[in-house]
Amino acid sequence: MVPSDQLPKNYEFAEVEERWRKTWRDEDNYFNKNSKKPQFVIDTPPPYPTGNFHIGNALNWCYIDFFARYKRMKGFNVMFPQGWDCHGLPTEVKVEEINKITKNDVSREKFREMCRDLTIRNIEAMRLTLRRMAFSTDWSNEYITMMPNYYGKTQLSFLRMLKSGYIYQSEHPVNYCTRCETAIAFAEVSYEDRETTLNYFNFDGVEIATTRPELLAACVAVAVHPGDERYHKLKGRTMKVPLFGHDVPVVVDEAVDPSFGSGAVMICTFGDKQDVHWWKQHNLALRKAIDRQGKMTDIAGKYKGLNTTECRKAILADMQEQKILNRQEKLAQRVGTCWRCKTPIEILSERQWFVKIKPAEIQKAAHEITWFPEHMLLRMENWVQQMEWDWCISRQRIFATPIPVWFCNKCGEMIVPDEKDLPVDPTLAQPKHACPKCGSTSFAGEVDVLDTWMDSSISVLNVTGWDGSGKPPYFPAQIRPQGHDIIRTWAFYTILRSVALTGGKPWDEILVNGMVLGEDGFKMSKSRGNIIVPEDILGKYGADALRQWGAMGAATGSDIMFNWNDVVAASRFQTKMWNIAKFALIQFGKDGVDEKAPVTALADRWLLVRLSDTVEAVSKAMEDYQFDIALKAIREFAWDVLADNYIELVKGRLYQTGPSRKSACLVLHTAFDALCRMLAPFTPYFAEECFSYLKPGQSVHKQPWVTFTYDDDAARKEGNMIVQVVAEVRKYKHDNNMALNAPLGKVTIYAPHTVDDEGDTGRTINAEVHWRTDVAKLDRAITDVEFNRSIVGKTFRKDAQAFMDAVKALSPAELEKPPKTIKVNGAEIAMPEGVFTPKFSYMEEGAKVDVLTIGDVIVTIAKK
RNA sequence: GGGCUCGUGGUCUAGUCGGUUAUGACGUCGCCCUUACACGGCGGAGGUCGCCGGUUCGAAUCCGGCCGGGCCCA
Repeated sequence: MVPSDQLPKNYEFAEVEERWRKTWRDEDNYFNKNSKKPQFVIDTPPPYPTGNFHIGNALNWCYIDFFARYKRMKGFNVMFPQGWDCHGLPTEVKVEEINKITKNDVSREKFREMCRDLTIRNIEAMRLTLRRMAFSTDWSNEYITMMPNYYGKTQLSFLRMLKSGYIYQSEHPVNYCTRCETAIAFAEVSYEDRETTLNYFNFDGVEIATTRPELLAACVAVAVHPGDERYHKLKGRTMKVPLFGHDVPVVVDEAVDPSFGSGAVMICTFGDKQDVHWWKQHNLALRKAIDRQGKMTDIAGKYKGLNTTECRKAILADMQEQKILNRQEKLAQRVGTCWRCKTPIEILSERQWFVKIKPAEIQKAAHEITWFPEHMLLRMENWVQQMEWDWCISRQRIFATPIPVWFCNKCGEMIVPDEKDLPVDPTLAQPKHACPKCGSTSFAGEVDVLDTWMDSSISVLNVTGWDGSGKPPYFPAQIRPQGHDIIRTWAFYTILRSVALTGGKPWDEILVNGMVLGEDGFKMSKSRGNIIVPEDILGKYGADALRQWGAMGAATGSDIMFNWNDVVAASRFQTKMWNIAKFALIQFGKDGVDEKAPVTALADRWLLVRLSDTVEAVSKAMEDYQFDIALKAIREFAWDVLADNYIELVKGRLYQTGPSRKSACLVLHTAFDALCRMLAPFTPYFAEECFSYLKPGQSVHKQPWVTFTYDDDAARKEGNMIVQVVAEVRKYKHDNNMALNAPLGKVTIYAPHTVDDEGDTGRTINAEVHWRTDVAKLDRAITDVEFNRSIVGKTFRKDAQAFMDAVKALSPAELEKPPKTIKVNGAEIAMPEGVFTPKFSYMEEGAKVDVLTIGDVIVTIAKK
């Protein structure tokens, strides 16, 4: 115990947080590989190292740290690793920007080095924020996906899946960004509303409407709806493509919308995803009119070399000239664009690498995982059900994990490296053996690299110790925390890869957090100017306040609007708690705490009951990841129950001496200790600071979670009663324009049975209080009846109203002593216990007394 | 266009497998500087729980429709 005069008057978060940050040691958070405790391994999201740890990340990490700290206190061997998902286009773009180069100006290796340097600098900046936020990261299990020991595992996983047939290469339509010159996955396509022109033109005698005339050279069929009378005569015919002159078949398909345009559609390879469907379904020819740079190819004839926009203009002009362009109308459409550079994507047929998607096994694993909140599983189910294409994993970029294969220059055979030689960059290294098929020693390394999701989708395998041999030692992880925006990407790919590589689900549980919206309710974005950065909040109110906002801002899983008010309220709660701490420590400082003191006073037993309830509620909420409910229960107990009710009740007793003072001190001590522990996961700095005064030299973060239980129904009931009596008397004083501490004279409390409050009530309301169990000698009249509607409804159902009317019709004597039965709608029905309480009003007689009624308790006040 | 989700006093929010007077915070109004705290205490005002219909003795809660916001996707 620390003398109370050493406690600063105010809680200075900045000083306290910095001091503890410097005191705490990383080793305390390390996962212990030799521990006998049950493991709790967290598959932490590896953020993209932009250099800024944003507030959405902060929310996600708050949740992680809440349960990581809680689980440690509950006796788990916790691994809270930190990863960094480095590869990707944004860094390539940034490096080009910073150095004013394009990636083709330097060698691939030099460019990668520049990307790595930038990434390392960004990671260092983000680590600082993580530390300020007091996240209990296990830095011994940090991983960086661009480092050889990690991307070697990515390559190993590639080879394993290649061997087991999950990975194949094939010519296939893929989404392609002609600016970035790379294939991209569906998850990387964003959509924008644009206005385009719908062009009606004469196609060999039939009017066709198209938004993409530049694809005319790639036209491979004309499609009509089977039920469309207008085009019956076309069935089985071939038609001549205008301007280009090649013949294409007419196909009939239900998917054609007869009401759109002219009802006849030209199918091109490929204008959109629907074209791909039709192309597959009707076994159509492939005509590539656009190349990887977005330029027209040979088959475009005189339009060769133009880009798509130029080509469109030229073709429309030629149509005009040949008088086959009938008319044009404006059309609003949503166009798929590259999520990074916003260039409209093309669907090109290219040789690419694919991962096979097996919906059934993914569904099965997804269902073996417990989802918080439950409904997030639906998003995964819907996504898996509608998967149509396999996952294209090859990218034509530089800063990424190389695809570890070569091709024999002589016979084309694919050569893979030995697993022990990983990692490898096939553009720099050569195979160690000659071609097994033709004996050649001349090879070409694959220049395509892997989709970044190939790195991050093995984060769980990495942290659970996967080395390619069987099931990893700590697999599956216990939990995956992540946002709902990446259920269809990161969660999906991780499940897929875990099943493919280990046969099992990656995690026992997944906890999905919502998005953080700006104060205006919209997603934070630069253009809206509603971005709040964590550093702002840390500087103004500190990490603990920000963490409380994360817990209380919204129910787990819901989107959460950032709100300065909540941060301010959090910081005020700390101030209040600090004052509670000061008060408690002053009391303990007077003559210590006797841990063996008997706890007998009513208020003391009442507080222990309320504490027990709180511990139970908070523990339950923590188990269910309901942080808002947990922290709310803690705040309510500390502020409302402990400070405003309990301390007010026992203050007078604490200022005296004697055994009942010891009892109050012990109870205060028990409550304060429990509060420190329950707050530890939420406000680690604050809880540590308080606990350091309570138990110098000990860390709250090494204490076990609170298990305190206390059962005393009488104390709960009677304690609630005296709290209510005090509240009613305060209201009475207020209504009579008296100060709350003004002396009140003689107060008599008529209770149904004896209550011994050891004088707490009298000292609290500053009155001479007499407890009595006899009936108050007052004239009284029943003026109203109060029903317990949950009993009325359940018992009488349809007859509820009739019953209540019948009761109201009873005589005053009957209301006071209810009859055993009552006639409702002609039937005699037993009167349920406690179904109503009469409301009395009192007449004064002789002595001047005011009367308060609180349930079955009557309080009379004789003012001085 | 589809899936999911949300709509509760001025603002944000709890409650949503039906049940007494709808939770809390901020703001607002009144009183009180009572030896932990005025970043406090006590009390008050303020809500047709998005709209319409249905089920029920009883609906913020269940069902249907509509309107509006958000996220993800086509």
